[in-house]
Amino acid sequence: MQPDMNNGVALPHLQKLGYEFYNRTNVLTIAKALIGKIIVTHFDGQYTAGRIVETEAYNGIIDKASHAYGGRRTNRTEVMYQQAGLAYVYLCYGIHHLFNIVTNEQDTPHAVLVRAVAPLAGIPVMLERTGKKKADYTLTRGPGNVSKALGIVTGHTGQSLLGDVIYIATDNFPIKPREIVATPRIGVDYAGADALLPYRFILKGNPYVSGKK
DNA sequence: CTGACGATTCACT
DNA sequence: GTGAATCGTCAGC
Repeated sequence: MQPDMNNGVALPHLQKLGYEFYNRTNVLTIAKALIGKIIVTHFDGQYTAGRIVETEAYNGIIDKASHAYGGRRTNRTEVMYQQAGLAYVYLCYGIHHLFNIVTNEQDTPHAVLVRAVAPLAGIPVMLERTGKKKADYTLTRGPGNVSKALGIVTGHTGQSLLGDVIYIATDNFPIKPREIVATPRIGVDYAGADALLPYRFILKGNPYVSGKK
């Protein structure tokens, strides 16, 4: 969890997660398993990476908080109905690009939102992308900041996470089950009772986790 | 075609 | 704590 020891050089000893990881039926299991994993972006000659410390699960057509609630199928959400292991990136509030991972089999629109990471590589690039001068904890805290720092934009929707542009990997960093805490999701009050479901997972005590202290 | 609004962030009081 | 920013998406007409 040391910040950027390598100034944007590819991290060693990473094992990319495969299709089997994403193509599972329980999106909560996947959202939880993603805590501690590493997200890497590598394009435009720039390499950035961070350890995932906060995720949210969106449980398909029965989840009032999901864009796919009730089976709603639009141009924007179409990718959620595709195969597992694709990126779903959409514009929120006209400003923020939010990065999600499509899971489960085709026609089952599950997704996991990555809400916070701890920077591991390419911090100078992240600073440039975000316009920040110092690498404080806000650099990659919150889903809008994560995408901005990693350079992810809506154009990356449909991008396969099995390739070398955007992918998730493990370095076998040990995470104890008790270090992962489940809480209600952020900013989904419109979802009624579903807003209370414990579908948000955080790495306990990590300073990059969003929300009030 | 139109209007309302969002899985947010940041500046300011 | 409050409100602005900012625009693609979507439902409704």
